[in-house]
Amino acid sequence: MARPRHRVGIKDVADAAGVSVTTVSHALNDKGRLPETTREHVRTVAEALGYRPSAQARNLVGRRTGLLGLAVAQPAGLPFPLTDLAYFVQLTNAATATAMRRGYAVVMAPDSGSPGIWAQGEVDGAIVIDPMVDDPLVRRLREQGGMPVVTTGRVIGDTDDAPWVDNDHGLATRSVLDHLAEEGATRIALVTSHPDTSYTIDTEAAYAEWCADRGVAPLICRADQDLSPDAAAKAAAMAFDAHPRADGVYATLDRLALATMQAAQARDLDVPGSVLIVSATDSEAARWAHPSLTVLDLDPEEIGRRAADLLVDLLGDQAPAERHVHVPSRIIRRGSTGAPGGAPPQPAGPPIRPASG
Amino acid sequence: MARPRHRVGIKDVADAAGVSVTTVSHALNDKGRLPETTREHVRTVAEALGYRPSAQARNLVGRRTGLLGLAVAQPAGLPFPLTDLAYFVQLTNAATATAMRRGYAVVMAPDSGSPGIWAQGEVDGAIVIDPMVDDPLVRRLREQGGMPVVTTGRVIGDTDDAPWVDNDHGLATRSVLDHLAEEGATRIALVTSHPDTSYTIDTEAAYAEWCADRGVAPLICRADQDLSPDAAAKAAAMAFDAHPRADGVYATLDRLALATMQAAQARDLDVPGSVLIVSATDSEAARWAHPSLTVLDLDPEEIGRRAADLLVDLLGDQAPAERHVHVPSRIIRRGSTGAPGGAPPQPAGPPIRPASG
DNA sequence: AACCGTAGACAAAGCGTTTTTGCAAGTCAA
DNA sequence: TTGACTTGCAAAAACGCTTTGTCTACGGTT
Repeated sequence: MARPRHRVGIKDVADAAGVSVTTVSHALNDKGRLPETTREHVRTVAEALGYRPSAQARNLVGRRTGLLGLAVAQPAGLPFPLTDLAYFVQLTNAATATAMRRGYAVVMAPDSGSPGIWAQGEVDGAIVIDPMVDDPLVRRLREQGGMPVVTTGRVIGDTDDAPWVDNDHGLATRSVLDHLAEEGATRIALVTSHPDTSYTIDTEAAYAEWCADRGVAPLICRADQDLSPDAAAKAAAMAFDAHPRADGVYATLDRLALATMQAAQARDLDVPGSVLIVSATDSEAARWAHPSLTVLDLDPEEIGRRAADLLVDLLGDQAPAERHVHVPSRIIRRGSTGAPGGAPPQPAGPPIRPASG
Repeated sequence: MARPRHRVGIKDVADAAGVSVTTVSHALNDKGRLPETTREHVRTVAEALGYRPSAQARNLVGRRTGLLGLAVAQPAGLPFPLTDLAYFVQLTNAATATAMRRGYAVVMAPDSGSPGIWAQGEVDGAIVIDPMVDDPLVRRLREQGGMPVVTTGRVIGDTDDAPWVDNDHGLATRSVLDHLAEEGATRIALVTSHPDTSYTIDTEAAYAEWCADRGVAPLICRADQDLSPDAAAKAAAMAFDAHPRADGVYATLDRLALATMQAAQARDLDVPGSVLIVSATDSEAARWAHPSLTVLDLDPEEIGRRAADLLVDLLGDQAPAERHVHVPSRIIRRGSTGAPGGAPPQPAGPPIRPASG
């Protein structure tokens, strides 16, 4: 067992197994024509030696890099767009773990404008989180970089076959609105940001439809682009200053929900007594709010896993089963819609499972 | 300019420049014996062709992977330890950009326990964020992985020459306490978590010393390990239920500061009227709190940059100038210590610059 | 008996770099 | 002049794998 200092390579395995390197390579990769006995023997020896193929060499010959880029679409000029970074980290970690299991490493790649790691051939593919309408980064990667790009959230304006992983925000929205109605809200407002991502667009559409179905007037309050506290406060104010004051609010971002809560409390409206509030995104701030915010759990880990799987499938030989993946979300009931306790240990609602995939 | 489909390689450059690949390699890497004219010529041609060396091939011969691992030390079993993920993302993005500029890619690598990407030779080095006392991950990486590891925050119990990047939390603590005192606080409590990272330890020590210097009794309130809202609330309560009630609180985590604020308000103590509060970490929740929290800006971007630089230096031939880097922090004054406005556009205090490094 | 097809294995040719070695031609001191 | 260095460059050998082509048996067909 006194292996020399250098990493055990394919040659060491070949020697130990009494075969050629070719045979080792074939055995380990299920290629070539070998009897099962030989394959098994090689596998055993390789295992015993703790052999790990060099990704460098493997990729060099395969003309790949083994790297997947991961970027957050940055609405130009805005501060950080993600509502809560737990979402981001969970998604990222899950994607990383999944990719690793399938032989790829994930590199974080801020879109610096300059080529950097996004240049031709630096990464094999990319995952872009929360792309905007006609997202320029996605377009650039696909056209100039010539690489497959999986988005989490759809790119509005893209062709139908563009691969994506997404929650079913239409379904989720209806489910949230039903929840609010069940808890007694009769005039439900939507507080949202500028509709420049698929999920805000889906949500607005589903909200409008839900209202139409019930013959009630929709009340959509949009915050300005910058999503500053001021802008959020202004949007929230609309809901309470409207002619028939809202007694339920669905906010598409935790910041907006928090602003709504502040606006309500500034008007001496009790939450959840007089106004129910739900946020479409969870966050630390949402949990610490007073009362804590009922939110949608978007299951970022599953999104990350599926996105990585989809991308790796796309890079492989055989096409993936489905280019579009819907990840179920669920409601987490907290104080802002009357759940007991300040910040209870997250009693989750039933999963909101889309009909298709 | 009608380059064929395949990436332009070193050979293409050599042909175009009328020299050998050796010369191209030497010219581009400042090696070998070449007159400046030749170097310049080769550089020009390479530039014109848009030549980018294959990291694969380069690393293959150099026995490197060109990858740096980045992990967050996870106190076993706890949920996500980072207070606000903006901190994490800023640090990560800065480290990634810096590493990229110096020829490395950064891969996020959750510590899954299994070897995974942390195995021998998968990454060239690692950055570990917020290591604990005697951090096992750091130890494992150094001993088994045999790779250089730079930590952000020190590993208590490590040898003196272990490389790290850190804020000077002693200095920062004194500065915060001075600020609280200036604003009128006379009995300042420290609300902190279990001292298992260098920054909590440094902060406690500096706090104790500051109190001793002034002949006042220290009041340290430690939350239980799990940092649940309950545990945080209990720790915060100590400050206000103590015999001489605190009129100033320095909390080492935004969660603790928020809990402290809730505890104060539950006791009808006005913030900042009767109690001043400062948090050692900034976060979205801190900005949205009511009043907004005065915090320490730890400059995570600079930390990320310096950590990446230090690690790459360590991997290079020449030793880095300094193995220990102190990054200046500064106080961001907000409502909880009497700054005007609910959530003003972050008027920053003067930088707290350590004497050394 | 000559022929063919095929299963099982291997040698060798890359993949795109860096690095080592070698070899002319030029420069300088003796 | 002549050897001893130096200078400017190139040929070739790695790096650790995958892939292609080839070679040997061997059983079954004509």
